[in-house]
Amino acid sequence: MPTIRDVSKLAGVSVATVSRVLNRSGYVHEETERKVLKAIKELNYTPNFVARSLTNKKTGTIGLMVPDITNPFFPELARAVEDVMQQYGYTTILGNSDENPQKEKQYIQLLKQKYIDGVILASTALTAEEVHTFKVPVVVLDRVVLSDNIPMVTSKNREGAREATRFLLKQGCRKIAHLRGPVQLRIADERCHGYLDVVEKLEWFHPGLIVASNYDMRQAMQATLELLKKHPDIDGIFAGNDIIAIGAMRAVQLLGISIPEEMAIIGYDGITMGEIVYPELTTMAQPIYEMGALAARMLIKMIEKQPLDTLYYELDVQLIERGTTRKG
Amino acid sequence: MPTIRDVSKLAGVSVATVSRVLNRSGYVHEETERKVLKAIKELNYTPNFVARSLTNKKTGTIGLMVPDITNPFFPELARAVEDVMQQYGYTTILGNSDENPQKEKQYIQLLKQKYIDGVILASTALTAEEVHTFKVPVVVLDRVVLSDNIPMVTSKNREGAREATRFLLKQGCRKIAHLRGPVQLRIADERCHGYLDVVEKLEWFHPGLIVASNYDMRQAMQATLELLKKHPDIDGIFAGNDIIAIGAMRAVQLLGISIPEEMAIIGYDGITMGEIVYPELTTMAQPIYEMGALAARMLIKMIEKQPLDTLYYELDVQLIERGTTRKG
DNA sequence: CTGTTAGCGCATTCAC
DNA sequence: GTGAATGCGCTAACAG
Repeated sequence: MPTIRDVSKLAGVSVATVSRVLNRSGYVHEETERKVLKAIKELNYTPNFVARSLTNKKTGTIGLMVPDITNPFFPELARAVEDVMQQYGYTTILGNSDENPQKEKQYIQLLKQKYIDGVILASTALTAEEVHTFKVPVVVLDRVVLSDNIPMVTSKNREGAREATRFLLKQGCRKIAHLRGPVQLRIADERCHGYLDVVEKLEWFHPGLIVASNYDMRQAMQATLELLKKHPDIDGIFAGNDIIAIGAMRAVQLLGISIPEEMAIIGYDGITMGEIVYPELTTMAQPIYEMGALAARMLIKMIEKQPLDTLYYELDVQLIERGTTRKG
Repeated sequence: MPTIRDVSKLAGVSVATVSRVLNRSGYVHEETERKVLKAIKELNYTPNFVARSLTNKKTGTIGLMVPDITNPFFPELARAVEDVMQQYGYTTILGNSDENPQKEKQYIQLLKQKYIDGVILASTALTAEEVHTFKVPVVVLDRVVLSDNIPMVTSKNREGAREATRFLLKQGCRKIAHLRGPVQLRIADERCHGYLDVVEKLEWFHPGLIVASNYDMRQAMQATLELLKKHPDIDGIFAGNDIIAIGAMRAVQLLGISIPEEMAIIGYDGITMGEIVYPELTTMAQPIYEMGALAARMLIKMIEKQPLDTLYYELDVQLIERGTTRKG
């Protein structure tokens, strides 16, 4: 691999000049520039980013932490982040945290040693203090602890949950359960609150209609089975996300209950899998790609010290009516 | 961030000594080591990988190129690669190529400038020469051009395809179509050959029973619709992968044909989505995670100049009988 | 406009 | 055993 020095020799100029044309910094005579460019092409020179990073303190690399890329919500998110990053000349390192704060912190420590320029956290619940100790630009995505001064993009979880629940009501459901996500997750809480906002004061409501499950199909299926055993008269389920909803569908079908005639189900997220199941899943769709892209753009702005319009984006969700609910 | 120099001062030794204890290279008095370690802890020092990389010419970072992380086959692969890499202290950069050789080459060029240690290509069809010009350790995964001297891991595509087709035959299918993957893809060719091996000489066979589709559900659905219009007597479909199989299922169900009674369908890959559809998809499963993990381990060996047992791994596939085929 | 020089943080000879 | 000095490849003053 040729170095800047090789180029400077071949072009008969100093390394500084070569550096100048490389970075378009400072003036350089047109003729000189041509010589340099020629030498560069001749040697097939390409600058060494590592050396550059050592002075710059910037690597053009960011980290993306997800709980598990295998969870269908995250590939689309990752895709969005990577697309934007690539577009701006950044490169993105992928990390799976398994919702393990310890693992996550270690990972970020490692990334810092590598002079990462910033991190997008789409993962577990680190506290605001912990995030601040990173001393690296961070954008927090979706499922993370709230804090006033950490940039974040999320969607209108509570509002969306209300809308989803109301929709079930409008469909004629007379007893709606909520299969919520893991207890310590903020977004799961918010969605649960949204559900409560709508049903809390209805006569049939009672706390036993709320059951927590991990974002795991099998587990959701189990939870649903137990729930329906206790409350056979449930005729509507608002699931904390699409995976849970699909698990619930499975359980319901297993029991020979017909969807949507005897049981309406609505999910949350809008992942592709919802279009794969039969009937297709009605869901409150988050703009997953946009959320990822937005987070990426925010991070880039922070890295490049541009001002942020807002620290906190809360995107709209959208009801997608499909087969698991009756026609309105 | 403290530097090695800060540590050396605090410990009252030279940077060389600190470097020695850091890398366990060369002798250093026990007492001295203690002092250094103490200083390191006191300052909370952690070595700067960028600086280290500049001398080492190693970054502890590898690239993983996939066509599209959004395609359900790749998250599991990516997960495997990342798991192993993390385990060995490497960090992995994710890139989506969109099957675009141009984009892929540019990406790899970029990664080289960043002193990437190696690359896992789970992507498009670069030629062996192109891969060689990278001058970086490369392991090629699954869907790539064959070459004698490029390490590769794949599965027994042809054999698996044969087995799948035979299975359909054994089920009593009397006219089996093959919805193959894109024409330029080697794995699609291999699977197609496997199919041909079994049916070519049967009286009912005829080339019109082979139709190509992208690995895209909608497109596969369209293709299936057209295919069945021309050949309504098809009663078995061997799909080039699970996505195609699911698309085919959709088409078949749309036509009111019952699965598996009137039409048996078998996919290939063993992605999770196959368990989500109804009926659940019978498929020839590849050991996706193992393939990724194996590729990762191979790459690490190459990077660390350890000898490779074999350049070419061809893993076994496994028939998973589920609902889209009749009970044997 | 262009060249010289001094780091960036660390590993590595080569002396002592 | 340990330290001083050199270089990895590049950028950024600072002089001309």
